[in-house]
Amino acid sequence: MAKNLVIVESPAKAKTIESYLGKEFLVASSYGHIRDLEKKNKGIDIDNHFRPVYKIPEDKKNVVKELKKLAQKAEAIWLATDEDREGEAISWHLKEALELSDKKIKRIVFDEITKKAILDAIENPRGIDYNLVNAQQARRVLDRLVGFELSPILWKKIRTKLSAGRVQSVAVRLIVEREREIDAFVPESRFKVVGLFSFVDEQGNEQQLKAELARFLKDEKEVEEFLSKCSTADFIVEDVEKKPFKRSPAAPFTTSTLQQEAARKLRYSVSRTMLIAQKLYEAGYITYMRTDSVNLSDFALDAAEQAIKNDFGSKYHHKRTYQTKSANAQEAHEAIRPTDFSRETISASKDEKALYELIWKRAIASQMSDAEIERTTIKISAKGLSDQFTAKGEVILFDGFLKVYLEDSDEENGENGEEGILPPVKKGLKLKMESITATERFTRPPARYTEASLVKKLEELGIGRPSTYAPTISTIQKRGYVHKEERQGKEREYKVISLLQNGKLKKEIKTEITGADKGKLFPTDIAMMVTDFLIEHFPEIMDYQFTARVEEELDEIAIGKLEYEEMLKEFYFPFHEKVEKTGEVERPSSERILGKDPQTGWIVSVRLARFGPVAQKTDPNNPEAKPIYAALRKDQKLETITLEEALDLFKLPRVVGEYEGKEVVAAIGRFGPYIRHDDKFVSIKKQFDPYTITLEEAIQVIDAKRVSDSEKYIKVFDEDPSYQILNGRWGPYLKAGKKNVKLPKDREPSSFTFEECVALANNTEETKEKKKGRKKSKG
DNA sequence: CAGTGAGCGAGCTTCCGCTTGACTT
Repeated sequence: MAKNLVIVESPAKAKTIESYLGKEFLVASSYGHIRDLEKKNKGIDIDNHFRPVYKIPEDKKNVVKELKKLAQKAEAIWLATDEDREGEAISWHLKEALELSDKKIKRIVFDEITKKAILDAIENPRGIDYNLVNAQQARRVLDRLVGFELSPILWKKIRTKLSAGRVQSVAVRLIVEREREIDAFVPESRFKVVGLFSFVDEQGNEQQLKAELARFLKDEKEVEEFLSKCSTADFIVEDVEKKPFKRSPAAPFTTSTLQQEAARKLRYSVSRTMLIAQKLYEAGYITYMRTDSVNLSDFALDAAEQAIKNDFGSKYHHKRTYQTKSANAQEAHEAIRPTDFSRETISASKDEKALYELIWKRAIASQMSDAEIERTTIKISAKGLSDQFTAKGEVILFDGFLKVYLEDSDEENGENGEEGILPPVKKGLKLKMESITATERFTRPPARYTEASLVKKLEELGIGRPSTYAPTISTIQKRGYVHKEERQGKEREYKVISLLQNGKLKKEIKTEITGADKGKLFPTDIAMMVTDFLIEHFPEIMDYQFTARVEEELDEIAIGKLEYEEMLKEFYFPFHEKVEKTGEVERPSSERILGKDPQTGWIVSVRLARFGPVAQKTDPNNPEAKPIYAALRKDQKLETITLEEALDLFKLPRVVGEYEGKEVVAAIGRFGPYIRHDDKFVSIKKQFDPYTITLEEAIQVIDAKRVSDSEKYIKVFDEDPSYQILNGRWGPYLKAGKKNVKLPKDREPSSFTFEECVALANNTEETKEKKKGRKKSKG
């Protein structure tokens, strides 16, 4: 039995470290925290100096049991958890839960997993830093107090099962406020002017030059005046300016930047990125993926240098160290990087390979030379014109890091751009005007958050940690505060006015799609209500700076300048008083009266009902009468819906006519617009509008559905009618009870016998859906 | 899967941050 037991947080790390240490050392893992506050009484004895009451969670009992067994046999226990607040606390919890004596434990830390770093750490053990542990406990207790006192108020005042917390409530607030900015945004139109010029170069070839007017023109009148001046103007090249500049690579990945780039370049959700990164980490391809540090170890710097010199030559190498920008970074790990820089790619699943290559490129590029670029600016003017046209071009003189990697940006760049190579021109060159086009452009509202841009924002504000970004995003969706959605845009007209070579003006009206959005985070009505409610009663907790202020105090606890109890007392008692007071206020009402139905005089209002947002019509002269209800559509909000839009909702369900003696009804359901006839439903998602669909169209749709239904059944077995061969969206398949089974492709689907189908069904695993359901019902 | 919308008011829900797993019949 080994004399020494080393305990780290992650099992993958344990494996690596064990290979560096001799036979005298056994390395085990705690799998993160091993104790947590108990649930009852908030897990805090408030009257007794805010003493935390800890408990070993059910799923950690085995881990603790095993560690205890190992610890009893070892002479020394090396607590090698991460070098940050949480890591220090885990060490302390281990000491407590495993009942280790001070004599037996040695606390060690290392911020990179190399043999040298670990042997150095073993040489320099220390004791547990209790100030740091207290800072962690204060953090934990404060979060529990906020979460477990605020959430019940929401259950009481708004809706059961809601939640509030230091991190999630601010995340929701960001999304709510952004949505309101978008609602309040009034687009302004102005005209962007682009001129197309031509000239004959020294070789006698005709060349073209596109240039943009330096400013926007404000309206049609100004455009016409400007273009009429242009029609008689002589354009010349006023100036040619060449300016070299350098571009530097981005720092290697942290959790947050990895999530952003994987979303932009690979379209991964934040949780998918983390799942794949976890696999890469466990396979030993990359360093730890939950980190806020941009730092690379000396080992990594050397390895990157080697790889760059081998692959690209030494002029592509430039050693760089990066400084973290986020104020409360704990930097317990390195940046995310490949463990072996000479491994450019890996053979693994498509997803893992793509993410690995992204990490490799980013880390390699971070140690490469600047790119050298020359920017050319050509200014074009004419006598009598006060404005100039400008053409911009870029030429890469030395690619440097651009050879492997360029960071994407979040900007939704529509029309700016095309900065390519410009034709060779000299100052004073006369240009022929081919056309000048003024296109109406509208200012755009701020962009909705994506998962990744929300993570970026949270990180900037210092809210949340690398290990919680992905879970926070899924929590606010699970609670029904936020939806990831795709929105169809609306058509909008815009004007294009062109001056042609012959001096004539051409006016056109074109249409574009505006407001379409994909994969963005939309707040729900309940999110808006909850956010308003919390801001009204708990402004300090909803403040974007709240976490930053808490962090300052935690830092003071960590250096022994502030007492744990002192900090919690100062926070808790005023907070709790507000909680009590808020318990007495009236439930906030979500009702908005929109006006009167002009036909009946009934009052039209909207509110949040049990099953979601609803519009209702009530008879003011007969308050006893049952109101008429209509659910709001997904793209409508309580706070922005108009009377007209609400009145439209009552037009559905709409009787379109009669077919085969039965009513044909059009409506919008959970899965979009549909037609109902003879108790059968047909989706009319994209082709038709339920408000306008005619009886003829509806009959067409119904008949088409009948044809496809009749083709749906290839074979139903008499032996057991729950066994069916069906024609599905992806071709023929076997339906055996609730189980769907793929059929071998090499045979005619109708040729399968009942016995063959039973065998196929029994050989196939349950579908994911069912597994999930079983798990759920168990818990 | 195409609906509902109130009321008895049991007993439950909820936080953040650290880490991966997944019994057997």
